Amino acid sequence: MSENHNEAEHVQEENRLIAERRAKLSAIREKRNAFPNHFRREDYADRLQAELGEKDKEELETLDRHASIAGRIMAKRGPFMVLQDMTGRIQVYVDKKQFPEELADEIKTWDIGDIISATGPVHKSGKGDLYVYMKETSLLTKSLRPLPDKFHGLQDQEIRYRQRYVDLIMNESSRRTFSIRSKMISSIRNFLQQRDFVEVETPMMQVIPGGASARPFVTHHNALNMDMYLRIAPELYLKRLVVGGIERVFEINRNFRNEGLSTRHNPEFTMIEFYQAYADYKDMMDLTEAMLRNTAQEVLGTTTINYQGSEYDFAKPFTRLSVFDSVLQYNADITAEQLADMTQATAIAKKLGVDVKGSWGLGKIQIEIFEETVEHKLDQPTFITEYPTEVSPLARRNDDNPFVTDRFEFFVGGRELANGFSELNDSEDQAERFMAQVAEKDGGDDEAMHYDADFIAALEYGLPPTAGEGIGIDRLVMLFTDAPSIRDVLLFPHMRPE
RNA sequence: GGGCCGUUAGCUCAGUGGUAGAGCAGUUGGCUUUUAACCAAUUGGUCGAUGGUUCGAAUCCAUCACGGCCCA
Repeated sequence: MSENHNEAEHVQEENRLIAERRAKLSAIREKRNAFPNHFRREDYADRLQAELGEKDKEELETLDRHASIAGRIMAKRGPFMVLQDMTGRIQVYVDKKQFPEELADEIKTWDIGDIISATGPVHKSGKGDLYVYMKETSLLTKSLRPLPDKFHGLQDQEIRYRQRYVDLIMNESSRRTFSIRSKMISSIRNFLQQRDFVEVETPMMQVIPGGASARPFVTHHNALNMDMYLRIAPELYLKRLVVGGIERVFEINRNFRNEGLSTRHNPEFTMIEFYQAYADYKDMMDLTEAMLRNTAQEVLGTTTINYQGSEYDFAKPFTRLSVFDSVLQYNADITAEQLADMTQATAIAKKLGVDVKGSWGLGKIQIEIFEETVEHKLDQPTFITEYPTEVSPLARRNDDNPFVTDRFEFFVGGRELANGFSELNDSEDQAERFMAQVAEKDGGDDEAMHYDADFIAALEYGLPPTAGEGIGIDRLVMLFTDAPSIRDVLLFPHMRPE
């Protein structure tokens, strides 16, 4: 009994700061519409700074430039309030004596976090900061919850992810990250559109999840009474579109993979995939270099990327190295003969701690050795080429060496950012590769691919010689914004329920 | 899945076994061209949860939850 009483009391205590603001809101409700939507702003903080920031005090007073702004109160300093809008911050000067008594009294109740309008001439303070000398003002939205510490901002990582809106209000660096993300996607989109690529949207819900090796999320369609899968990649649909004659095509959208979470993995993540007919994987590498260089220059104004203390030069041509050669280069104790021999390569993999399965061929074992000993060391931008056919079920075999495919992956800072290849457009070869994947699946590999008969049918109509590529947008944004975790570049990263 | 670290007021953080603290925010008053505004007073806490050790636990131990970093 007394416990319940204490708990109720506590809930009330917890909401004390909110209750005070709620009372202020009630008082306003009694006088007028507390949530007016009549005000139309004409100016933004940063544009006023750009337009007027260089002018001196006297010039501004002569100019008598009137501005009308709106934003959230972020600080109160004597007769000044700092307003923040989507572009930045600017001060307003409040001389309560010039307002009617009722308004002056109300202004006293305005809190940090409230959203107000302000109109008046732009002046400059003794220390050289612009401010709007408030002639008219109105509370537009009362904020009921107190904001975090105005100086330290919001530090708690968990709250920054769970309540991103508070993070965005408080932390300029967070706003910057998502602004860069938006600009990067625009830049990439423009880059491709200028080269005649057509943007499309293909199914997120698929009956056969294809285009990658990963476990899918399963959902259920009630009316059709059938399971469906959230897509793990758009690849097979985009290639169908190339068959259909959209010879340059791309999609920027979400993929879903039912895997663990880490600083580099979120269950849903954004990929761009693009396909170009009458091109091969070397053209894709060239295109990637040009695109990344262009994006860096457009978005960051430089082709030198600083990431977690390392510097990456996107201006010079990226290193190109085969899987096989890279393993030799990064492992002085492994010889070409050993790596090319099934028995010896298996022994090397086992020594590295790889759980070698009986069904694996030499190609899979070489890739395991590559991933164990090379991948994380590929610091400067590097294309790794000639991936074994065994691990590349959708890529075209190399004309001279059918053991490998005309494929590459792209690495920066030890992380895979992109994967591209000349597409397998031989429908009979593709059908055989699907069969091999199905055998893997039956053998217990739940990441192996399904047989997609309609995709084979599409290839039988004829896919022109084509190359395609996927780039992980989130990881690219991490690189460009110096973010250590994928959660920092996702507005609403996946979190366990509290 | 494993290891390490964290969780104390709305926020940022102190507090290593003996009456739970500071700054900011809030409240009241003062000041009113400030720059983390200032001055004075003041409110505010199931110390993540549960169990244990102890005369006594925010503090020591165990388990769990959530998060961070590293590894797989």
